[in-house]
Amino acid sequence: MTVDQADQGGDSATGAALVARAAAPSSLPDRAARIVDAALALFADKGFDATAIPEIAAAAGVGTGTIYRYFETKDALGNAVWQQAKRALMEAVAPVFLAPPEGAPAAACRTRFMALWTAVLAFAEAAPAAFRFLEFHHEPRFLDRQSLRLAEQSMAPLHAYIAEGQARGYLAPLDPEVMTALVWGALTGLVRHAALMNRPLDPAMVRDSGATLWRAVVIPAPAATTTTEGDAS
Amino acid sequence: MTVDQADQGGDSATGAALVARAAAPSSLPDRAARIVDAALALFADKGFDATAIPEIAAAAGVGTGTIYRYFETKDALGNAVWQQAKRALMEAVAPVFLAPPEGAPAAACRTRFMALWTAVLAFAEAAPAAFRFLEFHHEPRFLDRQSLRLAEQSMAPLHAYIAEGQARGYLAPLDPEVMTALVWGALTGLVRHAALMNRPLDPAMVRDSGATLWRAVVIPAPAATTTTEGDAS
DNA sequence: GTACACGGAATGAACGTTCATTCCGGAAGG
DNA sequence: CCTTCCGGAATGAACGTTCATTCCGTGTAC
Repeated sequence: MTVDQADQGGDSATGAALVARAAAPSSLPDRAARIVDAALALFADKGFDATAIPEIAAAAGVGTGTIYRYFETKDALGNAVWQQAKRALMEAVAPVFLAPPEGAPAAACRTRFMALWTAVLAFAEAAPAAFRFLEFHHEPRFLDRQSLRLAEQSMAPLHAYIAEGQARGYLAPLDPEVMTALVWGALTGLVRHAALMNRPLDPAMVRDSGATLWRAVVIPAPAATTTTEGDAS
Repeated sequence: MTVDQADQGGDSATGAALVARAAAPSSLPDRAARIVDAALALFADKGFDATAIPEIAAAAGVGTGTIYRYFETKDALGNAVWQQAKRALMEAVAPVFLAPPEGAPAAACRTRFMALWTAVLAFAEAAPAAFRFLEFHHEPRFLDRQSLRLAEQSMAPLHAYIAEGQARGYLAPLDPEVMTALVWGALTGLVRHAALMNRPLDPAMVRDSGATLWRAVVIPAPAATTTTEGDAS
């Protein structure tokens, strides 16, 4: 459903529509940014539907109408906020997959997993509103095509990592998407639990929980050996 | 806010307020039940805030005002729906913890874990709206004290299971609440992924993913070398 | 057996509120 | 001047909730 109204290249429509003009002489500490930040905080706290536009305007220190100079509609603002949060998360995680996997490949595979685990949890602590908003609205009804594409892209490196680890025989041979769903779900559950206790994430707990989930994804009996028991199924 | 209006024993206020009267001679297949069912479907599909009361009434085949004969307010209806869904989930899971753990205790521990995994996923497939609503609104702002108490109760058997498994040295010594958060999060992630692909949950995948997460929670090295994996099913 | 009147459940139009969105008077800059 | 942008009151739609009214099953009188 709603699969029509295709086309539309890539940039103008969705997010901050008219923003940059570029020339703005001196001030203008990007009102758009202030609006997005304020909206993020409120969306994360109360949810998208329960947040009123005038409320966002007040929090951003601008007039109600000003918001509509930068965002065509509330949904557009929602997408801009969602995309900024998602991109921030992707940037926080990206180094994990860019860094050269030094050391023995099997060890590097584990190192990468732990780095991913740590990076996501660090992000969740550094930008709790962003993480909470992304999880709170894991599949929000207002996401446009561009946001959905971004959502797919954000998972790509993870899938690639898992697929490679499986190809080399380091990771258990579960459907990569299922594996991702398990790991990401566990991560989310952990953050939610930490938020509920609202205490900062204990580094030891981060390490222990990461090690715990690593035991799930790593191949059980080291290496292939005989594969006698096989995987059944 | 809204932390006052304390007191109030346990029954009348929150849920279906006036419903039963008992005598209703012939028809009356519990309009309240029809309302709750319709509301559940809509809440699960579009979320609580995005669902209008007249919409629920139409879906339930009753007049708008009728809803207010059974539920004092929209929030009260939300709580009734949430509690019904939660109770259904608890009932679906309860047998796992009631059944006598036959066999060697180490094996029984694993059997229980797999039974839990399977039961939750079976529930998610049998009552997708209920599961989706519970996860969609994992910490909804409208939950009252009674609902929150129910939420705690629902996790109690799981914590107990983990604590006991750890005490006997079968399960990894992670904080039981953290362990629960990881497992439940993974479960949720899996269901969300399955819903996204909307295909029924492949039993083989249920088994494999359960086995995958079992490797996370079980104690890594030592344990009872004997009896090994002797599972059942 | 029929007629009638009673009472509570059901109804949906109507109410006041709140929301997303628009509009216009005026401030700021050249 | 003219242009550009801002603010916040104005607007119409939609919401949750209410209430005067309708409807129907039952009990009573005859």
